[in-house]
Amino acid sequence: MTDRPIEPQPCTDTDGGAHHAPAERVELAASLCCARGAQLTTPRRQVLELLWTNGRPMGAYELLEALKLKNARSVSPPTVYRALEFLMSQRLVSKIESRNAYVPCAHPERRHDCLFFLCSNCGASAESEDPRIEALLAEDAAVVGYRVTRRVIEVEGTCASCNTAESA
Amino acid sequence: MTDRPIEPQPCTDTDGGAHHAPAERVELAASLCCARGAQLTTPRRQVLELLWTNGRPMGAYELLEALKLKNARSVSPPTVYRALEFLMSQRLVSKIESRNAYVPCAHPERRHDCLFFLCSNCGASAESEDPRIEALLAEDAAVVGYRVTRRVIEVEGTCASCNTAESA
DNA sequence: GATGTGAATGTTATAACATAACTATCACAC
DNA sequence: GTGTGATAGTTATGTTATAACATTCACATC
Repeated sequence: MTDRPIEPQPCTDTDGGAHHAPAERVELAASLCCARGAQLTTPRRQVLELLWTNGRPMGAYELLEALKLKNARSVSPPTVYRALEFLMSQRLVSKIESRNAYVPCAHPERRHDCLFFLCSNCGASAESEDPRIEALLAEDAAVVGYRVTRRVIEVEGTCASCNTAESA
Repeated sequence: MTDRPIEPQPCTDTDGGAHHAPAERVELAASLCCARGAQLTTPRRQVLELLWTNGRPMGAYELLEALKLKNARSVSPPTVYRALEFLMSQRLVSKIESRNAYVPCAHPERRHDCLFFLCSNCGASAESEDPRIEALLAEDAAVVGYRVTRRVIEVEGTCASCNTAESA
């Protein structure tokens, strides 16, 4: 293995994922759920679709409002939180802890903990991963005797396009 | 969460933070603030002291209750949040995003982003750092064109002593 | 077709976390 | 002693998340 990083791949805010329309993403998710014996029911599907369509992290209550519009009836917080819980359990969605917001996950088929780049200016989030960092974290965890179940890595800053816009 | 007694988990850093009592920590913080032209006022000092004494991440409202007891009068949320904001700005305290909780920082004198190991069983938090990871994150950020302002790295799992206790 | 069963959802209420907006205090410079 | 700025007090409210219980629905079984 070389020292070259894999290209961090923005998945939710640039055309890194443009090949897949939200509808395709949802279809893929449905297949995955089916294969796993889980059901992508209506509220779950709607939440996932909203996340893919929106293109950036959404708060639970933002999703709630969107669901109300979509369904022309009252929707209450537990509906959204249950859907999010399910989607996270299926790795279809990740939570951005530093924002209390949720993003669709670009690689639901693989088990991995993402690394998120978050733009404080435009709010965009870009999903990435870096096996080298995961290896080092595993090493550090071993040193302190931790058995790891989950990793949260969130990098806050300003994204390339905001940086460019600002210097222009 | 168990009701087993828990040893406060000190900083895992090499300098053996365990030798410093809360009072010493607070004194050090006061000196630092003084040198920086900032004031470690009573509420700020009390919050910091509570965090060092408690030994584990504390929520804002937990701090609030503790402050009320300590002062025998009403204390309201903004007091706590202002103190935390100040302490974070002075790098005396860090927020654990995945828990909405706060911990005192073992190395307030150095500018660095910590890496936290969190135990899902006993609630302990251990602060660490790894320049290699920071370097890789910087590299990855450069690849996607990010200008980084803050990093959040939180590793959730079970700590050494809980692992031992469980297998015993 | 009636009925038990379990998963999912609906509904109500509330817990937990955080901040806006305004007032009061206090140290210090003038 | 008065203005100024930083800090803290106070009240109210905004935001995020969950507990607890009722209902619905698909499906298996009788």
